[in-house]
Amino acid sequence: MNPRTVRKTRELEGRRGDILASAERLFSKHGYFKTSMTDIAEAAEFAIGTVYQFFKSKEDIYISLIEAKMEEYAKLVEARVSSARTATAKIEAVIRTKLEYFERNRDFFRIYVSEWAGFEWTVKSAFGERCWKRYQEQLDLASDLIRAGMKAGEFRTMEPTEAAYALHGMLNSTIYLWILNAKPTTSLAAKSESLASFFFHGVVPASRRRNSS
Amino acid sequence: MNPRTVRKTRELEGRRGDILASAERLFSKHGYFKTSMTDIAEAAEFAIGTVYQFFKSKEDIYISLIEAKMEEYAKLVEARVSSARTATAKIEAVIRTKLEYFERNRDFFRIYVSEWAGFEWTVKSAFGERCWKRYQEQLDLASDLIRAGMKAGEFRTMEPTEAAYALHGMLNSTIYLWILNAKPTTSLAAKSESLASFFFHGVVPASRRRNSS
DNA sequence: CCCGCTTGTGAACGATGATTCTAATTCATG
DNA sequence: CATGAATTAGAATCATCGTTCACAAGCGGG
Repeated sequence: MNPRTVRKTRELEGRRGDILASAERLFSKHGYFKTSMTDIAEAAEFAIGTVYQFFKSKEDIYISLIEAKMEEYAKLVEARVSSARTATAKIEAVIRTKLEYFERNRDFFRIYVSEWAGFEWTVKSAFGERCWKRYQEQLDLASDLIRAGMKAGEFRTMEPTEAAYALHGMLNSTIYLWILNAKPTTSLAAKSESLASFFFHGVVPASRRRNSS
Repeated sequence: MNPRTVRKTRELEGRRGDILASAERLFSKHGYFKTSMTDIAEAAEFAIGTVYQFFKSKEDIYISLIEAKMEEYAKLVEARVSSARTATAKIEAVIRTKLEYFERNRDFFRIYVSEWAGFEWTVKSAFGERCWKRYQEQLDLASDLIRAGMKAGEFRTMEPTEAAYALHGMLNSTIYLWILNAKPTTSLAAKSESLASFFFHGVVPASRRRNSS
C-alpha cells in the first residue's frame, strides 16, 4: 500500500506540474487577465473542476508559478555568486546567471517582467508579501556586491542601490530585446561579457576618459 | 453664435480632458483591467453614458491617453536633442529629458512601463500599431545617437541597439526606484549627471581601468 | 413661454468568466 | 465482482463589467 501511495502522489504532483506548465505558457502569451481558467484547463487537458482540485483559485496558480520560478532562480544566483571571489567576479556571475536563466525560461521572463512593471495589481494582495520581497532580494544582493566592490576599491564611489537598479534594468532590457527579436541563432548568455564590460566601463573608450564630465 | 460655439467647444475639450485625467490616475493605480468604466465615470463626476459621449470604448480612453502623453514626450525629447551638438551632449539630453518628464508624470510612468512589459497583451489590438511604434522610435533615436557617437570617436565600438536598450532599461529602473521610494525631497532630474556618467564610464574608477576585461 | 436640438443620465442588457456542486467514473480492496 | 472512497467532469451559478438606449434636462432661438 505504501509504494502504491507513493506512485499516486507522484502522479498527482505530475498533474499539478502540467497545469503550472500550461498556465505559464498561457500567462506568458496572453497575460494574466486574458487567460481564462477554461483556457488553462483545456491546455492542460483537464476539466475545470479538476484544476480546482489542485489550486484554490486562478490567483493561486499564478502565485505558485512565480513563487516556484523565483525560488529556483534565486537559488541559482546564490550558488554562482558565492563561488566567485572578487566583487567584480560576483557581479559577472549575477549577469551571466540572469541571462542564462531567462534564456532557458523565456516564457517566465514575460511574466516576471510584467510583474515587475505590474504595479498593475501585484504589489497588493497576498502576492506582494512574498514575491515582491524575493524580487527585492535580488536588488539587495546586487547593492551589497557593489557596496563591497566600492570598499575594496574595485568600483568608484556611487549610490549602490541606484547602481543595482541600473544594472538590473539594463539586463531586463537586453533580455527583452533578445526575446523580441527571437533569433534562435544567437545565444543570450553570450552577451554576458559585453554587458559586464559596459557596466564596468561604460561606452566611452579609455583613451577619451579624461575629456568627459 | 460663433463665439458661443467656441466656448462650447472649449468646455467639451475640458470635459474630455477631465475624463482622461481621471482615467490616468485610476489606470496608474489599479491597472487597465482592474479599472472599470464606472470607476472612471465616478472619478470624473459623470454618468457612464456621458463618458461614452467622448470615447467610444474603454480601450479608446486608454489609447488616447497614452497617445497624447507619448506625443508630448517625443516632442520634448526631439527639441532637447536637436539643440545639443555632440553625441555625448545629445545622450545627456535624452537622459535628462526622460527623468524630468517622468518626474512630472509619475502616474503616466506606471502606465508606460506596464505597457512596455505587456509584450503584446494588456490591450494589444489597435494600440500596438501606433504606440508601440512611438516607443520604438525612442529606442531608435538612442541607437542612432550612439552610432553617431561611435563614428565620431566619442564612444567605443559596440552594438548600438543593445546600448540603446541598456540605456533606457537603466533609466526605467531608476525612475521606478525613485517612484517607489516616493521621497518628495530629492529630485529625480538631479540624478541625470550621475546616470550619464555611469552610462559613459561605468562603475570602475579610471585608475583601475587597465586591470579589467 | 414654447419648440426642438444637443447633451447628460443610469437602469437594463448581454457577454464573459471565476467558482461551485453534484453526478459520473476510476480504482484499490475484500 | 461488489463496494466505497477518491478523482474527474462540465453544466449551472453568480458576479462583474462593458456597452447601449430610451428618456430627461439644459439651452438657444422664435
